[in-house]
Amino acid sequence: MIDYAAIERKWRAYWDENETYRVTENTSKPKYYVLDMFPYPSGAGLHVGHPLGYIASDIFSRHKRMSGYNVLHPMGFDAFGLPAEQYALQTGIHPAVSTQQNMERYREQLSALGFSFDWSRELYTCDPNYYRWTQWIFIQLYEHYYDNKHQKALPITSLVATFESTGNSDIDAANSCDTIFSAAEWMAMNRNQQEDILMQYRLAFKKIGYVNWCEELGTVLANDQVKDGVSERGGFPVVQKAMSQWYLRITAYADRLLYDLESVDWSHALKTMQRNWIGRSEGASVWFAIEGSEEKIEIFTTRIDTIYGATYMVLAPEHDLVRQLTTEEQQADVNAYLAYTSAKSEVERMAEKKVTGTFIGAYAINPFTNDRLPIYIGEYVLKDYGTGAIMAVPSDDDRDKAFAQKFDIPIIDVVDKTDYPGATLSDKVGKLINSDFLNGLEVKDAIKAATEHAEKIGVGKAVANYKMRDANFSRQRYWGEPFPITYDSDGIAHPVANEHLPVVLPDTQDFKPAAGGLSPLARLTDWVTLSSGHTRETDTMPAVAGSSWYYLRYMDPSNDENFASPEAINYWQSVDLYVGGAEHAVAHLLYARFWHKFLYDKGLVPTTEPFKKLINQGMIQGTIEFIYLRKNQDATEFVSADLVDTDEGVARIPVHVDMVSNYGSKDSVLTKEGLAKFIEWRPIYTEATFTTSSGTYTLQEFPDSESFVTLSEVGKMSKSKYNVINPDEVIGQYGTDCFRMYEMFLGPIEQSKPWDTKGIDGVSKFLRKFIDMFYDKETFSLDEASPSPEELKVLHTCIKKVNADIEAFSFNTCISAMMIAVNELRKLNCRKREILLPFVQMIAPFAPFLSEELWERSGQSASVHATTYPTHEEKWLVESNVTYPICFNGKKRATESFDAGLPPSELEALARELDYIDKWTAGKPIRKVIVVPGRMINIVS
RNA sequence: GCCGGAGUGGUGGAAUUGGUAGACACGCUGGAUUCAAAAUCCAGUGCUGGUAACAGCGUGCGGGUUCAAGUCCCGCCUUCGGUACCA
Repeated sequence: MIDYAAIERKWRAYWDENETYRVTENTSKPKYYVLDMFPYPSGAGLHVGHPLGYIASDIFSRHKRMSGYNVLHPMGFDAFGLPAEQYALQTGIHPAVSTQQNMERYREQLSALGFSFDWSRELYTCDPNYYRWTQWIFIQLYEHYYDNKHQKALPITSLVATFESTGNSDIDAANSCDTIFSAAEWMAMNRNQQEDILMQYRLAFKKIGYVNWCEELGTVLANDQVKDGVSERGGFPVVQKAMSQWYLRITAYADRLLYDLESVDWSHALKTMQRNWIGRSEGASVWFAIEGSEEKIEIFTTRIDTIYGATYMVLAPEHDLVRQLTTEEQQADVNAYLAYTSAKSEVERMAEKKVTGTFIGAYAINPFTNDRLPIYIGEYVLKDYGTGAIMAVPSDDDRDKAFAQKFDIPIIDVVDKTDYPGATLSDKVGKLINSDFLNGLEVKDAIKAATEHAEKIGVGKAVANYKMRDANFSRQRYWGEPFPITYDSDGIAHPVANEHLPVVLPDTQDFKPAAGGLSPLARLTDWVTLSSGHTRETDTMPAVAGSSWYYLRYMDPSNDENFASPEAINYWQSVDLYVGGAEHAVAHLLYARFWHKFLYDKGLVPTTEPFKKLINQGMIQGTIEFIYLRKNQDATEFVSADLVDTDEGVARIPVHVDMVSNYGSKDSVLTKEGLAKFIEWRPIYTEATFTTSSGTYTLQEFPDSESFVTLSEVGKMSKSKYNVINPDEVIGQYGTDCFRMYEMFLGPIEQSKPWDTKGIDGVSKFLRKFIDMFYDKETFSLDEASPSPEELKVLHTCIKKVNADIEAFSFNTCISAMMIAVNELRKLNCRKREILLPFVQMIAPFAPFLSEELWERSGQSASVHATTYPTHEEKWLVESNVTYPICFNGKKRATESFDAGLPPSELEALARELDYIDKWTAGKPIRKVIVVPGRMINIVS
C-alpha cells in the first residue's frame, strides 16, 4: 500500500522545491526559536544515538509551527576542531576537504530523517563569512574591560581616560594588575608599559599562564578537554607548562553567570553542575606582613574565624614571592622541592596526593596575634585558586593537620565541637576557644566578627572567590579561527581593522604542529609578516569560539554589515528551546552565556541569557561485549578482549584484569553452542584458543565446562567499541517515520538508554494499522458519514493528551496515546474522514512523510505541515457516568458507576447505602466518607 | 570524599504530582488461520495460594506522616552522572 522509500523521496523533493520550512521574520505571528546543538561533522557519520534530540526538537518545532508560531529551526556545523586536523595529519587530506565531505554526508543523513530545518540558514564555523564575526566579537572583547561598579563591560578607551585623570586606584574593575599608579605615574610610562597595564584589564588578554600542554597533540588544551590527566581526544599525557597565551576574562562575569541561572528553565542537575563549576565561595582576603620584608602575603580563607589557630603559612610552589623570600640556608632545599614539583605531571600529582613541602626560611606575622608564622611551600596549595597562598590552621583543616603532623608544627585548637557530635573538621559549626575576642562565639558569628575586625584594622576584607578560571583561548593548531591581532615592532598587539576582516586562515598542506609550542601558522612567513612591518598572531582560537555565538548568526546568516541585523535580533530575541547533550553542560554553555552577556552589555542583544529553556537528551548507548580470556602462560591471570577484531585482524586485549571477581554479578553465559556461533560470526577466532600480539589466550570456561564467561556492558556508542548502529539499516527496513517514532517511544527524552530494536515492531504495527483505516481492502477510501460521539470522544481525548504531552516533552506518552486511539477506532470500525483527517494532522509532527502522503491521498491540497494543528473540544469529552473505585480504609474493594453530575454529598449518601459495606467494615461504624469528585470514594471505619 | 539524578512486572516504560499501581509496547503462553512457515487476528499474562469465585502480598531496604504514599518526611542500600588537595 505504501512504499516508504518512494514517499520519502517524493516528499523530500516537494519540501525542497516549495521551501516548506523556510522562515522569515514575520511579525504577524509570535516567534519561537528551537535550536539543536550543532554537530561536529565527524568522519563516522550519524549513528542511531545522534538523532534522538533532533527528532524531539523537530516534533516540537513542527507542533509549534502548526500551532500558529513562526518557528526558527536551523541547523549548521561546528566545523573547526581537532579531529579533522588529526585526520589530516594521518591521511594528508586537508581539513577543509574532509570537513566539506563530512558536512555533505551529515546534511544528507539529516534530511533523510525528515527534519524541518530551514537549510537556507545553514552556517558552519569554518566559513570565513562566519568567522569574520567570531573575530569581530573577539576584538570587541579585546577593546573592553569589566567595570564592577556598573556591573558591565565598558570600552577600554574610557579606562584610559580614567588612568590619565586619576590613575587606577579608584577603579573597581576585573583585572590581573597588582600595581597601583597615579595619573602622573601613568603619563610617565612608555607605551609598552601602558599597553602591559591595559592588557591586565582587557576582557580578551594575553598573559603567561600555566596551561595544559599536550606534547603529542602539540597544543594547549582547555581543562574540560583533559580527563584524568590525559587528553580527552587520543588519551595523550598532559603536563603543566608556562606559556604566553590569549585568555578571556570570563571570571569578570562569574557572579552574573551564577545568579542569572535562576532566570533560565534548565534542569536542576545542569544548573548545579554550572554552579559547582563557577564555584563561588564567600570568605575573606587577609594580608600577612613578612618579617624583614616590605612584601605582604595575601591569602584567601573561608574560615577567618580560625585565624588564632594559624600556626604556619603555605605558598604554592609557583607563587611569585617564593624566590624573593627564600633564605640562603633554605635555598638548596627549596630548589630541590621546586625541581620535584615541576617534574611532576598532573596525573602523578592526582594519583599520589602525598603530603609534601618545604620550609623557605621566612616568617610571616599573624595580623591578629603578631605571632611569627613559618612560611612553607607545598604542592597542596594551588597557584590558580584564591591567591595561591594560605594561612594554615591545622586544628580545623584536614590537609593542614596532615602537613603540620608531618613537619612537626604546633596545633592550637580553636573550635570546640563538643556540642556537635559527629561533625567533621570541615563542618562550619562549634564555639570558638583560645581566640581572644572571638571566644564563645558560634563559628558563623565569629566569621562575621573576625572579618569586621580585619577590615577595621586594615588587614583584610570580605571577598568572594571562584573556582572558575579565566578561559584559555589559544591553540597552537592549524584548523581554527586565526586571531585578528597583529604585533608591531615593539611587540604591542593591535586588533585588525574592521575592513580587513576576516583574517582568512591561510591555505597550506603543512599543518603539523611546530616545535616549541608554536602554531603551524608560524611557518607561513609570507602570511605572518605584513607589508606594514607588523607580524600576525599565529595561534588559533579553540573550537568553543565558533560555538559561543552561532545561535545569533542563524537569525540573519548572510548579513555582511553585522553579525546579525538589529531587526532580526530584535525579532528572534533568544533561543526559546535548546536541545543537546549533557556533555556540553559546562564549557559550551558557560562560554555562550558569557559572550551573550558581553553582547548584552554592548546593547547588541536584548536578552541577558541566550537559552531560555534547555533540554538535555539522554544518550542512546550501545552494548559493549567482552569475552573473558585466560592467558595461557599464567592460568591465574584473566583478561578481557573486545568481542570483535580490529581492522588489523588482531584481537584487542585490554584491561579488566581482575574482573573475574565480578563475574557473579554482571556475567551472561556463552554456551558451547553460542561459542560455535561466535566463531562463525567472527571467523578470526577459529578455535577457542588463539594468539594475539600480547600472547596466547584460551576462552575461560565455567567450572561446569558447558559455558564460557562473557560480559556485556552498556556504554557510549563509539567506533572504537564496535557497537555503532547506523540508522540507515533501520530506516531501510521500517521507514523513517517508524524510526523517528520508535526512538521517541523508547522512553523519556532526557533518559539514557541502550539501543534495542526489540520493540520497533510495535511501532511498525501501529503505523500499519493506522494506514489500514484509510483503506477498504486495497482501495483508498474514506467513510464520508458523520462520526459518532463515541468516535469523536476517542479522537478528542487523544488530541488533548498529545497537545499537552508535546508541550511537556513527553513524546513517548504521545505515541502511546495515539496507539490507544487507533486501537479503539479500529474496534469501532471507524474509517470516517472527519476522524481520520485530524488524526493525520495530529501525527504529522511525528511521521512527517506518511502524514503528507495520506493527506494528499485523502484529496487535500498543500502540505499537511502548513495546516493548523487540531485542538480538542471539551464537549466531546464529557462523560455521563463516572466509575468510582470504592475503597475501605484506603484499600480498593469494588467499583461503582455514578452519574457524573452528582455532587459529593450525594455520592457520599449513595456510598453509605452500598449493600456490601458490612463485609468490609466488619461491623465497625463508618467514621467518615471521603469523596474526591471524579477520582475515588474512601469509606473509613 | 563532596554535589546532583535514578531505583516500579521477564523487558522498555505509564501513573493528570498525594487519590483504581503496572497504561502503551516488547516478550512469553494458549488458540484461530496455514500443507508448513512468516505475517495477521483473538484470549491470557505483577507475585503467591486456590479448579474457581476469591484472598494475601506488591513500586530498592527500614521507619514515619495521612482517610489514602510509587509520589511527602527521616535513616540506609544500590546505581548512573559531575567534580576532586578549591583553603
